Amino acid sequence: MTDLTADANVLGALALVVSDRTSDAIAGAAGLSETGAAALSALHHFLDRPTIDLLRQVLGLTPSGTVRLVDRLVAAGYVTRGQGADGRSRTVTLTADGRRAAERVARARTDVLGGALAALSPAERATLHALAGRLLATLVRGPGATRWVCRLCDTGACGRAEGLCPAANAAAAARR
Amino acid sequence: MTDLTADANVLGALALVVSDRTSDAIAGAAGLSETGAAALSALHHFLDRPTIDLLRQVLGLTPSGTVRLVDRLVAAGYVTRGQGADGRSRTVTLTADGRRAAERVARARTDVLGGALAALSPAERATLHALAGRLLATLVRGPGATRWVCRLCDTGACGRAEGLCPAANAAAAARR
DNA sequence: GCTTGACATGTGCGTGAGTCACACATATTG
DNA sequence: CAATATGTGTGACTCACGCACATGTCAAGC
Repeated sequence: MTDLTADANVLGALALVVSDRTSDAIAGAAGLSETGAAALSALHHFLDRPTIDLLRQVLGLTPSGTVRLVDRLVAAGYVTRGQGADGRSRTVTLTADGRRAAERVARARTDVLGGALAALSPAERATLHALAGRLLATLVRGPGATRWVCRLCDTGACGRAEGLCPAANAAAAARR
Repeated sequence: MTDLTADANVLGALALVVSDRTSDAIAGAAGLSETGAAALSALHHFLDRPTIDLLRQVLGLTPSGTVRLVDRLVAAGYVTRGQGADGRSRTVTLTADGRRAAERVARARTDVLGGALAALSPAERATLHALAGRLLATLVRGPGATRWVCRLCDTGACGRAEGLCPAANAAAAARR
C-alpha cells in the first residue's frame, strides 16, 4: 500500500469541508436550501431565462422536483415564470430581489473559497489550480449529465469563454 | 481583480464534484443516506462503541436526529445498542453486517477518490496533498465543532497517529 | 439524606425537499 | 391525421431531519 490512501483522505476531507462550508454559507445567504441557492447562482451567472427543464438538468432534479423548487423561488419573490418559446415550456426569470440574493450567494461562496485560498501564496494557488483542474477534467461527466459541475461557479470569471475552464474543456472534448 | 476568482471557481467546482460523487457512492454502497453511510464509516474507522451523543457530534445532528438515525441503522441490522458506562448513555456497536457495509462504504469512497487521483503522477499527488493539507488546516474548526471534517476518513491510513493529518494537527493546535 | 441542575436518550409532531404516478397541453413525426 | 414524445404541473407519499418536551440518570451542594 502506497500513501495513496492518505492522499485520498486529504482530498476527500478537503472536498467535504469546502462543500459543508459553502453549502451552509450560500443557503444562509439566500435563505433557501442549497439547491435553491444553486438555482439562483446559475440563473444569475449563466442561465438566461432558461426553461424549467434546463434548470432541472443543471441541478439534477426530477421535473416535478424542479417545479416545486420554482414554486418556492416564486413564493420568495426571487423569480417569475414567463412563457417560453415553446407553448409547453415556461421561462424562469430572476427578479431584482432574486438578483440581489444571487449576488449574496456569490459573495458568500467566494468568501469561503477565497478565505481558504488566502493561506496559499499566488504561486501555490496557481499550482493548486492546475492540479485541481486536472482532477476536475477526469470527473466531469458527459454533456447530458445531471447536476452540472459548475452549477455554483461565476462563469463570467472562470475563463470558460477563453478555454481556461477545465470542466468546460473536458465537456467539450467528450462531446466530440 | 486578480485570477483569485478563477482559482476559487476551480476549487469550488472540484469540491462540489468530489462531494457529489462520494456522497452518491457511499449512500449507494450502504443503502442508506449519506449521513447513515458516514455513521457506518466513523463507527468502523475511529469510533469504538461510542455513545449516541458522540456520534451526534461527529455527524453534526441534533440529539433526536441521531436517535432516529440509530433507529434506522438498527432496523437495517448494521448496529446494536448496548448500555453505556453511564446509566444515561448507550453505546452504538457495529454488527458483522454493519462492518461489511462500512467496508463497502470505504471502498466506494476510495474508488471515487483514487480514480480521480489516478490522473496525477505520484509527485503531483504529493504536491496536491501538501497544498490541500494547508487549506484543510485553515478550515478546521475548534474541537467542539459539529460535523467533523474527517467523518469519512480511514483514520487508520491517514497518518493521524504519526502527526501527518493536517486536520488533526490543526485541531490539536487550536486546542492549546 | 434530599434537592437542584446538567445531561443523555427517547417520543410526538411538524416540516422541507424531494420522489413517483399520473394528467394535460403542446410539438413532432410517420 | 394518428401516434408518440416532450414540458409542465398536481396529488399523495417518503425520508430525514428539527423542535418541544418527557423521562431517567448522574453530580454537587447543603
